[in-house]
Amino acid sequence: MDVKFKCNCPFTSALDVVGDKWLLVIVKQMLIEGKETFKDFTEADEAIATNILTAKLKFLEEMGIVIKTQRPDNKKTNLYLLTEKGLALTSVLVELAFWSDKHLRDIHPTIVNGEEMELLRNDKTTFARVIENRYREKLTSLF
Amino acid sequence: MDVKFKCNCPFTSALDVVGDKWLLVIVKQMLIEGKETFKDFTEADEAIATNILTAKLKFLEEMGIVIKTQRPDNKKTNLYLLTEKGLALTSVLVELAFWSDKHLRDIHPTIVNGEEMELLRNDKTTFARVIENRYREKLTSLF
DNA sequence: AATTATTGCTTGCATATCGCCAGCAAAATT
DNA sequence: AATTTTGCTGGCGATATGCAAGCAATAATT
Repeated sequence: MDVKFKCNCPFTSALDVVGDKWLLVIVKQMLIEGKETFKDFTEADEAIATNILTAKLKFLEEMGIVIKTQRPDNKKTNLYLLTEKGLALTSVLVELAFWSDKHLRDIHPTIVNGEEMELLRNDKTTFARVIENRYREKLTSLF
Repeated sequence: MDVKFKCNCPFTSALDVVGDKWLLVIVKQMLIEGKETFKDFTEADEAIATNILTAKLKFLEEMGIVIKTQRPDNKKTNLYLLTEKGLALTSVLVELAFWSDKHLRDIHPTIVNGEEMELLRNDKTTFARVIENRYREKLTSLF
């Protein structure tokens, strides 16, 4: 379960790690929807099979994108949280959403389109910072 | 060979299209390395099996990310070129490279690190614009 | 004009990954 | 003590990937 880098290209090296059907979806669920337990992920809109979820979470942990912890009071429920390395993927996700907004609506008209999307359209950088800060606050309030 | 959107999320909808092992690699080869013919792709550092390449190019064409043309003077060699929709993925790729530069060097020290990376580190937006313009110029000079 | 090389594929088959489903142990709740 | 919840594991079929061979059409070479 480790990475094989195809070459020394910085573009594709990222894809060697994160260019997978599920990894960025999981990161997005953590970052945007606040999902943090195994259960949370299985209940998401984009439902992942549990065996794959296990494998992907383990991989994300190995890569240092996610850390696995527990709540201070609960010995069973594991918490999966983004590290700085994981949080740094925010900009990638924001660019993906920006692209969807602009280029996918013709073939997928029901993509959500609310206030948040308005902010994203107007200022990607601020949008990314807001999301990152919200996650960081959540982290500090957890412990 | 068409897309199934898992939900209405703008983040994951992009991944439904482009969150695949190869698609962004191909786009990057076109954008950064100027690859444009079937042969070009088969000779890349990140070599794709020809059957998969065929399938992926067809998909990118169906998605309107790439157009398939021919050189005015050559009836055999096909040209695969990025559309505006494809060019708009530049920012995503740039963010991926930025992330690699910052977070992947510890596990993959041989990632290229030259002048271009310096520019990328200093100003992502300019870097993206430079790449996009270079590609646009190439397009106009082609026809 | 005939021969050879190149390009852009397709096909067959092996292997790897994905995805559904059932089940299960440990902890937590009732 | 019994039940539920959480976090997983394993089996098995379906889909995707990867390697190799082959092949027709065009282009280049002789």
